[in-house]
Amino acid sequence: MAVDDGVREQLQSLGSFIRTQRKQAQMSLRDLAEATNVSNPYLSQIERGLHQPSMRVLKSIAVALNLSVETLLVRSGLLEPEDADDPLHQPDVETAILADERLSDDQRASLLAVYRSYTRPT
Amino acid sequence: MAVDDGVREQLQSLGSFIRTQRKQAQMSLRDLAEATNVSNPYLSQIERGLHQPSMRVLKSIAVALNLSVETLLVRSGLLEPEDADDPLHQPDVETAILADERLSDDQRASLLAVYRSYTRPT
DNA sequence: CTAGCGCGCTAGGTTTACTTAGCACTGCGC
DNA sequence: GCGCAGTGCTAAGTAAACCTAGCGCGCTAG
Repeated sequence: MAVDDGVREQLQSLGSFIRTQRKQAQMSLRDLAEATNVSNPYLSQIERGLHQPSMRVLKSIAVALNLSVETLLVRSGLLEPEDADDPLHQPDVETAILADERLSDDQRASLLAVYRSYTRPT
Repeated sequence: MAVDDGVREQLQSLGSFIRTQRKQAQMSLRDLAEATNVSNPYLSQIERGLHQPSMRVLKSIAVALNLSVETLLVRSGLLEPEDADDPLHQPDVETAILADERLSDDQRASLLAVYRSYTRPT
């Protein structure tokens, strides 16, 4: 089926994203396994894109890693990024940085600089 | 687990919702089966709340019935109806970075690292 | 050096999503 | 009455999600 064409790719994308987030949170596979009630070998396989996790697993991963379920759904190709029916939930990095009271002006400036260098290359 | 208590209920809700939508679209189970590439007995079971469909199936049902995927996700209990008044869900920098599709995983990681070094000094 | 711990991963089994074949019922034409 | 087409559903099997047990590596300590 033509529909399945990009699925493996999406799984890979989802997996590496989860792995990055897990490492960012300083968690081992076993830590995440305990937090999600999912076995660590299976999490390993998900992160390597070998399996398509169920909604139940996807949600518990999202909760454990403090990220929105939508983000994972977009990554897994279920949800389109452009879903505009929830405008409040369409966070803008620059706005968020500017609004963050914990940052000094200098810190804000350098964060924005880094962000812009990523998103507006060359 | 206490978390699973409402799951059957949600499945029931999801199922009857799908059934209603299908009948409204004047489709038989076999019609929907053909449109979704899912077998009609399995669709029958989903509509009666006997199974938790995978993301793949859920999406193809949504497409076939001209529904938004989110609607089905809410029905299945994966997504919250709205998070505007959710105090925990403050649109902060980390969330915005995580959701930014233009960033690679590596870029996300280093941006987060910088941000965290600012907001959580040793 | 080696005993131990924590890490990610493999192997093999269980559970659950999902399919194929076919049954029972209803309504319509003959 | 007799098909027969169309409906939803059951039964039994296959495929895939998911778990348990355990291996092998890199570390740090004794």
